[in-house]
Amino acid sequence: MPELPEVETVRRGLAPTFVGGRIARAEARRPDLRFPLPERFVGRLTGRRVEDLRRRAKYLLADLDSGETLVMHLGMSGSFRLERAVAEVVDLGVSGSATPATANGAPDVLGDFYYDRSKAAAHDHVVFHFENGARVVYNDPRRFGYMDLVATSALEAHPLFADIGLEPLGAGFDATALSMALQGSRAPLKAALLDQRRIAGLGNIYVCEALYRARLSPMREAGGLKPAETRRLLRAIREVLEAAIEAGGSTLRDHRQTDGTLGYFQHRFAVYDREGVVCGHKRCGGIIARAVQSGRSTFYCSACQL
DNA sequence: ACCAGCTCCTGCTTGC
DNA sequence: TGCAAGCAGGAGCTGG
Repeated sequence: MPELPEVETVRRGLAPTFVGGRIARAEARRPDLRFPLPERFVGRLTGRRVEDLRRRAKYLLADLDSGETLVMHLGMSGSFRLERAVAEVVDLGVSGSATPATANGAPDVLGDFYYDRSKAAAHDHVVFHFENGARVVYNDPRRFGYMDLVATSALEAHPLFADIGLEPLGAGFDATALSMALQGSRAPLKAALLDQRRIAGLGNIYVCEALYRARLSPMREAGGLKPAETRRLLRAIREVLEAAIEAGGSTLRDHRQTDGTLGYFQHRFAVYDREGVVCGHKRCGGIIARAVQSGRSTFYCSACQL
């Protein structure tokens, strides 16, 4: 699900556990996600303290005290689940089982705690066991996500980041930078904004929402915006991302809570997945349409997005 | 160089 | 109700 606001929501949810925490043990339950996990993945994580948890575009970056950074991308369907160690008596109540057990039947004991396995799910691929008893589980049904370990000092030069575009909530994201990023592109605006080498962090949902908010047609030639239109787009991108973060993202589970509470921004979509609905802009009265651009759905109002 | 389309994977929704 | 096709928030790769 994750576009920038969801990844930022995840970062905020995980930060209290990650930052300053020490990974007592890590589990890789399969050798690969989208790509193979790096060599000695588990060994390089074991015993490491997490110094910081950052976000760059849609990537989560956990800086380790070993000088390496754990790079995590959630792909289309990745999510983290934060589990707290629960005392045995509580676990018994939740699981209804006399002996808390792992999926393979062996007791799952760490320190003085058992874990509530009632939330254990298929597609739990990577697990971080923290020294304080917290556990962070990475789940990803479609397995489009990936993880890598990269020397922190070499992060910028890493192929994943070498060509990455503007950070839309960063200080450098101004009208000049946006104009430069789109300059010369003959691609439709929609496609150009999805291109992570130009602007990094927007996905299909927030591109649709930002273009609606900016009253710009997704079919416009990206390099052909007038200065006032560029400024409108800039403001729209910022506003929609900030509002979404404020709402805890869209649809994505809120990892600060263990009850699966959802983000709320999906209730505020103006166009995304709203084909046929009457446009809410002033007295526009247009109908939200769906089109396909580079193989993906675009939602927009042809009456007021020009 | 740039761009559109295909592809990886699983699961949910839709339409017959 | 059942089943299969179609579609999904990402993005690397291929080929035009």
